[in-house]
Amino acid sequence: MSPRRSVAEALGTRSAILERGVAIASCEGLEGLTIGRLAADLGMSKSGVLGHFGSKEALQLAVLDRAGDVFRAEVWERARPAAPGLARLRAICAAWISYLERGVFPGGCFFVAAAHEFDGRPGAVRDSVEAGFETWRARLEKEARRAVDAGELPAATDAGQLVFELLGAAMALNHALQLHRDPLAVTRARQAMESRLGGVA
Amino acid sequence: MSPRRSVAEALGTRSAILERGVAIASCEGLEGLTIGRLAADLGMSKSGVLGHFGSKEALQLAVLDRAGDVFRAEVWERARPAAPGLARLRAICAAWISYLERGVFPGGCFFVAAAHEFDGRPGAVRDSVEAGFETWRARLEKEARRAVDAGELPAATDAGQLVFELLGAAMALNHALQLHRDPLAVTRARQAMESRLGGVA
DNA sequence: CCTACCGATCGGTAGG
DNA sequence: CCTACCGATCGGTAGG
Repeated sequence: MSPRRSVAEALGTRSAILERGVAIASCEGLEGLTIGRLAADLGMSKSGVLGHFGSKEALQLAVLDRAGDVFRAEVWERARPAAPGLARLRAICAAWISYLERGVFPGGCFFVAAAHEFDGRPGAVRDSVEAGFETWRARLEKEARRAVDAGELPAATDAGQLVFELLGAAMALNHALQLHRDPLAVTRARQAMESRLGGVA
Repeated sequence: MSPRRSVAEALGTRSAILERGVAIASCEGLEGLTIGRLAADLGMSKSGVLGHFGSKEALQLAVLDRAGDVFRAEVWERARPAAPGLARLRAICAAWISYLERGVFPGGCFFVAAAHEFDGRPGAVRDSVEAGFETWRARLEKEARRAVDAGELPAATDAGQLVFELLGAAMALNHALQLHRDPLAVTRARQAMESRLGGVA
């Protein structure tokens, strides 16, 4: 039990901190994620936790990055095997709904929560959340444009409008699941997305 | 400047606390609304503030009630003169978008923020937020059913589904305005709602 | 990675 | 409505 650990051990510890940090922040928010709570949960000292990041803001950014890895793996990577265009857009929507329905993050979508927590507070955390959303939005819009170009969606389709409405359905689903614990919302979200993507009701 | 004030003065003080509390909580969240901050802003002592409510939770509930009064006045009361059914539903949507666009609460929709902050924390605040949303949802659904019954919307319309999609559009608008400061989203939300209400694009 | 601190602030109480 | 407190906890630092 020497106080100095190897590089591999340090990386393992860092990873464990982030995993626990994502779980806590998902429920309590990124500001409610305190260094003391994290240390207590992991059986470490506060300074032992903080030493891996340097400041609370750096910890928040690292936790946000880790949550982004989870979202990408659960939604984007699951849909990537599908053919570009409408098929992939449908696969993304299915994986997105599943990600919310399964409660991958116990407190609901990590990024929607972080967006509401930080949208009024300038700083690096806010910038990171905004950039993450913009990347996601652009990725969806690209698939939508491909679908239009391939004739899979009407030529008059406004890709930006389509993505706005898909985002709205995902947000309404997240809200209904987290606040009202209403599983019927899954069907509503699916129908909202499908009616936008030209599926039959 | 006697320490004991009249009943009218005490009510005025309470009202001033709530007004300031709504402004702070809109940006910092209901948990970030601290008694010390409130006291400093108002030039009062902490115990002077707390005396009006008894506990922080009671303060949060009172602030939530006050915010509900604002929402009702800004959205529901503005739309109430319209005829029941589709006309009123359209008026509600217009007032709802305007409420978000004008930034009636500086931090965006108070209730969406409160929902995300408290959906994972059981208690009276969570219950109040949930009840408020359910009341609003039911009010919208009632107008939607009236519109269907009057033949203003297709007979096959699922009122619950319609309201789900209107809520999604409002949430996507709130998100785009607060996180991305994207005024184009106003047009997107209007179009999403209108296409649901049978308007021409 | 630890112990042992720091000043600031939290919600809340006692007593007037 | 005030002053004067309480114990707990916050983020962070010094030094090893």
